Amino acid sequence: MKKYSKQRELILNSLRKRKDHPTAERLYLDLKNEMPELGIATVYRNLSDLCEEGQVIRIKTSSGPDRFDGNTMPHIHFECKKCGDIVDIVLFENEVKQLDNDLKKFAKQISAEVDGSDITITGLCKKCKKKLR
Amino acid sequence: MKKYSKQRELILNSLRKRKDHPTAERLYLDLKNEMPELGIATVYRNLSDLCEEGQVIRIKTSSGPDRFDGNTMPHIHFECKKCGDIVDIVLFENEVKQLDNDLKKFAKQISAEVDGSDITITGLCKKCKKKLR
DNA sequence: ATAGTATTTGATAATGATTATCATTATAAT
DNA sequence: ATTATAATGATAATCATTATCAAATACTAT
Repeated sequence: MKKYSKQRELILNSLRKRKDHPTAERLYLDLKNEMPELGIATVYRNLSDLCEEGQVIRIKTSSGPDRFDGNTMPHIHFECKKCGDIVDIVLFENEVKQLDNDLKKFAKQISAEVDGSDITITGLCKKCKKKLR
Repeated sequence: MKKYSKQRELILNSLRKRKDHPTAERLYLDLKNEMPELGIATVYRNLSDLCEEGQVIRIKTSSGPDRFDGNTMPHIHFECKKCGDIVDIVLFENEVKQLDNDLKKFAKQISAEVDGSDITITGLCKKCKKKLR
């Protein structure tokens, strides 16, 4: 049976508040200020659990450790190839619907049952675009 | 200056021929039959190089090591949550175009310059769907 | 072909991220 | 309050990948 823990609550709340996508270690370092007795294993453990429950999203990056996202609204990600930054792109309901429809249609090809998707756009973010000129 | 090596050629050709998406280790073990002197570092090294050149695609999986894909035609992936299998979903030209358009439109929100995308559909594959009943 | 050089290889050590272990502590049920 | 169960934190262990480096190989200019 699942038990409450203030560590898990802290991790989830903090992730919901922030709009970046920290690594487990980044989150650990930041939270250690609020709760000095926090251990890094606890952070990894709870992040994994929260991901399984669907309360947190694990983002695989092209290089470097996983990032975590407390935003569970339907959205997609942009990853900058230059600076590695990951940004949310929020979709309108009709966009989500259209995208879901398309993906389901594609999945018919292989007779699979779709239950989710993971879309990442790559390129240059606003900042890095400017720096290049 | 880039030099030819029979190891790299073997790796690339083998990846082009197979339609699965092997891990570096799987590929290494398989190729070791054809070329017993092959070293695993050579496989990792060449796979990374080929990915940078755009001749091979690195697929991040939700758990487990990276998979590699020699198919550079525009396509998306399906990952089965049950068995972990990854399958290609090939798109028609018009589907690719529509998808690209949509993604570019989304990216405008954050003023980013798009140069690629990575789409994975998750769910149950044909086989696992059957097993469940 | 030959010598010279630059790159690649294979073996293995090192690293980085994540998970496993386990004694202690906190939460929940009786 | 007692007991049972799950979570924690410290740290060891694991897994995938990258770095190192001497030896082998590919290319270039003679």
